[in-house]
Amino acid sequence: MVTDNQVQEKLDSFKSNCHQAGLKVTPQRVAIYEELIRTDEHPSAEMLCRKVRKRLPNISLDTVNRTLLTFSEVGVAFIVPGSGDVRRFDGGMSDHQHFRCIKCKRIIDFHHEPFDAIETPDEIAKKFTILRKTVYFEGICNFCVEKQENQ
Amino acid sequence: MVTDNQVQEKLDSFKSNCHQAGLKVTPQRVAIYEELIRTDEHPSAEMLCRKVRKRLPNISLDTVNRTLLTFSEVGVAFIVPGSGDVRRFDGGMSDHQHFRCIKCKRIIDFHHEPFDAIETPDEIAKKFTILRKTVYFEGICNFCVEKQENQ
DNA sequence: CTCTGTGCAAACACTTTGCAGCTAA
DNA sequence: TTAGCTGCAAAGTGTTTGCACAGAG
Repeated sequence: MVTDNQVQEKLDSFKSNCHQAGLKVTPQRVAIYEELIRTDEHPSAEMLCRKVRKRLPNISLDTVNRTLLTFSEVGVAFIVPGSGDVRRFDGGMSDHQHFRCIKCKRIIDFHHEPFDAIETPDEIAKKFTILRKTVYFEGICNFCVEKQENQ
Repeated sequence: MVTDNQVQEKLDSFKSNCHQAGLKVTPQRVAIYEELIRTDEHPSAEMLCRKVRKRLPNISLDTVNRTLLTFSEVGVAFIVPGSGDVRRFDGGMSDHQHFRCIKCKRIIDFHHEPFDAIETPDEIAKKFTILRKTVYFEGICNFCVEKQENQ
């Protein structure tokens, strides 16, 4: 779970990130960011929009969409590597990895400590500024395996 | 590069995979599969459709789309983990990892041997049948960093 | 012969764009 | 004050669905 302290801390660094990137700190952006880091599902723009509307009832889906895209461009939030469905975002609050079932398409989070600290190969570090490293597994989940066997 | 021998081999196992999964081996499916494993870009359905049409001029984009989705459901092909743009596929011919630039959105392949053999944590192996393991990096590419500095 | 696969066209859903008014700095 | 942001509506784009015919098993 995310504590209020953590949120406050993140929010502060978010604001300075915005300044650095030349982005204005608007109530919408703050609200979107806060909702994003308070949840640990990986919400789509629409899911997040619903949450944010509790605070800012008039915010439009487009704003949420655009804002999230902007966030991901300056490295404030991330797009969850997915498989071409709706885009899902995450605020990078917790290290974890994703498993995707190719049958039911569910994304299941898991956490395997060693994967948190994958080192960046030198050849890569030389060429790119790495902001995020993820491990992504794919396969068939327990539930779908059973379904298969029952056929 | 992929040799004809490799293709032939893959094609054979493809056919038996199809039988196992109860899929018919149609000329379209064979053509789509072959084009998929012969390329090392990660084609979208449309890109692949263009290639396949050189052989089967009347194939429809829908068929390519549906076929690729079917392939990915039986583990014959894979959807490249991406960020919510067009879906891209790959035939799993070569081990490699992806780097995505959050600015220009280019996907850049790289290959770092140790990442090919990431071990599956026990807790995961117990619950899921893993078909594929990928490492995914995100950040800013050399080109975009320069652009930023010039501003 | 049967049942799955294919092609076509229409329906969808999510995204993106353009613009006028608004607001943080 | 003014550059950047927001909200709305319309346009795009890729994806999905339904159906009749064709073809693999």
